[in-house]
Amino acid sequence: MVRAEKVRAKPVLATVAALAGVSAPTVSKVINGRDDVAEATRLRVQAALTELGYESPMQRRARSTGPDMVDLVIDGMATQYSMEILTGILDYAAAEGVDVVVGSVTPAKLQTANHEEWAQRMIESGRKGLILVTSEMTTRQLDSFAQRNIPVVVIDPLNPPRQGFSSVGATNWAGGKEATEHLLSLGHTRIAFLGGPNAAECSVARLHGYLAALMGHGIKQRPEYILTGGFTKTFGVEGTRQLLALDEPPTAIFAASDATALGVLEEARQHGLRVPDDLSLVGFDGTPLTEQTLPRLTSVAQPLQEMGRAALRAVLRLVKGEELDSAHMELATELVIRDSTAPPRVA
Amino acid sequence: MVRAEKVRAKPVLATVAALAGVSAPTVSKVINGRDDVAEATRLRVQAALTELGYESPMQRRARSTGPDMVDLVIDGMATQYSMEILTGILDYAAAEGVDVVVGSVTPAKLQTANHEEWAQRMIESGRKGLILVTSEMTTRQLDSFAQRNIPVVVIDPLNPPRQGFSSVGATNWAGGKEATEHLLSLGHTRIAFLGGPNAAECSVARLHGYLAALMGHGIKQRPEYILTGGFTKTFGVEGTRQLLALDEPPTAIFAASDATALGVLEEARQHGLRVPDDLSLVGFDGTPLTEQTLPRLTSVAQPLQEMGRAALRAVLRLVKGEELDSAHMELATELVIRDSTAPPRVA
DNA sequence: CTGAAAGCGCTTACAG
DNA sequence: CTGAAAGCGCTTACAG
Repeated sequence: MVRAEKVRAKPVLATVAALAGVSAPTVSKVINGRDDVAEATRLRVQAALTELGYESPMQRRARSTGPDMVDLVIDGMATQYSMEILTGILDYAAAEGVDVVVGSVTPAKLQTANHEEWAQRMIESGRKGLILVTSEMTTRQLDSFAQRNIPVVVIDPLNPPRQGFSSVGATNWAGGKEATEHLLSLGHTRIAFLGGPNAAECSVARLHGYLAALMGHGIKQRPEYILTGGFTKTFGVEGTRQLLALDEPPTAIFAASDATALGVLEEARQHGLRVPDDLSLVGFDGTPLTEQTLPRLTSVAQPLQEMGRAALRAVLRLVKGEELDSAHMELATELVIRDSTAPPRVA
Repeated sequence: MVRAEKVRAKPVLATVAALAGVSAPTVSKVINGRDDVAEATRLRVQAALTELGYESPMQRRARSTGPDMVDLVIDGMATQYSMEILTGILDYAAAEGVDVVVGSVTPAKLQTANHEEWAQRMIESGRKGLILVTSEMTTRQLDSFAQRNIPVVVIDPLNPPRQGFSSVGATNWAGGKEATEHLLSLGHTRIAFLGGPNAAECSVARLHGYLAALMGHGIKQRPEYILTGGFTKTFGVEGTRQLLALDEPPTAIFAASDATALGVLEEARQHGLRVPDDLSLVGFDGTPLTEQTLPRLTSVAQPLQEMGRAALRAVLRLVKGEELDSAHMELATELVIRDSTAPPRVA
């Protein structure tokens, strides 16, 4: 005799009520936030709601009909870097018929935001996944999303890959190595590095690529040639000023972002140095900026649009309950040689 | 004796059924797209649904709870112009707790999209307003939104202001006039104009500002100095090539966008002309690009972020059922003098 | 194809 | 504070 294993039916109010040992009206009151419910009862009901994963008809409908929606929190909207990623995400979203909600939480508020509320609000609005760009959440914050089955994918995460979230990045180490090797192959030996924020994993990886290239060529690293500050133009200006004040200034600079390289270019000009004749310069990112400067900027291009697409694809797969081939994906960078690098002047 | 005027109650299935002369189950079938309903009946029911403005409980709930959401369709995401506007919209959206859905329809698809379906989908997802950036819809397309009470605000509309939609722009005529007067005051008389697409109202206004300035100084316009093509760098290159081939080339160029001005700069350099010594140049938009070129670009700044904010503010007011002070708003431009303009060489 | 009847799941009004 | 009872609005199953 076959015992029919009862399929776990979708929970309705009555199911929850039974589990919590109360009546349906009481559950209804808890759900609707009425205050005529004893605290102890409320807690028991809430436990039952969570355990059964109760969804109101509205929520179920929101989840099953209408277009898929994902949230996107993008850091520093105004940069070309962000724009490229955004373009990639929106292109793919349009093709897939997915809607992207941008800016419900600003990056500045990301740290202080109430992630429980945010996740809850996403559920209620039928939003199914979250993409973060160069932002980070604590494990505890991620839990708010994990508990509600909202997948999170981070593009260019600030922290090293960790359990519980997926990420998309570029081959930062290889890119940093390639940039530096290009300068070495031109004959430079005094090569400085202007890095991003210390906390940024991607910048650390670029630095180590730089160090690996130096080491591979038997060139000793000089601490005074390695400065970190941020991916900004301002830091490019300041860093360059500092480097040019050295007794033995570098003949080449590898800037960990194109924006920083722009600052280098400007400050070099202030000092009467011509790029690439007096100073070679390699940027990182490969934003349209590289074509707008004079000279045009040699830069390690990140496949930013592809990274955006890959992140959205990953979120959508996770939403459908599929597994990712790999939780952490690195897309290949490519050194694009333009006009800002040349052999060093013979000293 | 007071006759109670019956307040028009919110329509439920039964109300619609009564009006259509059918039963509630039949209305239910129509709403849910069942095919066991006679065509004539279906039409009668649909008419009743529209007339009463019936909303399902789900729709009502979606409309009344959760954050306000608006759709945003932005043309040419990758340009700095679009970015500035987007930043303004997102800043204000974050402050107001409004969510912005970007990219459910790409601009290319805007013309061919099924606006009925789109509007319906917006209603179903609880989206309440629509902002278009430099795009346009036909009156018939706008009707799809108007019928459903979805307000539409256009930023920098391609067509002149029209009944039925609201718009936010900049003082293009005044800006064009100011740019040209700046060049005139430096002593230029041979001033060319490189305009955007012919269809673009904002470019036409800039052209007429240019013409007004010339006329005000008693200078005759020369047809060969007036070229229109697009707001692109490519057109800046081509237009400049054409202008420099003239027997009497201009000593100054007013480009109707910064991107176009960038092309002018590049092509002038190809011809060995120095800016501003040999050729003065004024751009339009005031994007960050103006600070990145060498020389830095004198440009008529549009308050792009403010325009974004104003557009969202307008949509939200319309959503609340408030009146706008004016359906069409122009925010002030400002000529920012940088390094790309100087008196003409003495010929 | 249509609708009376039954049913579903949530909410409201109110007695205790 | 709780829940039996009534009610609401939509949907389903089925008789004609």
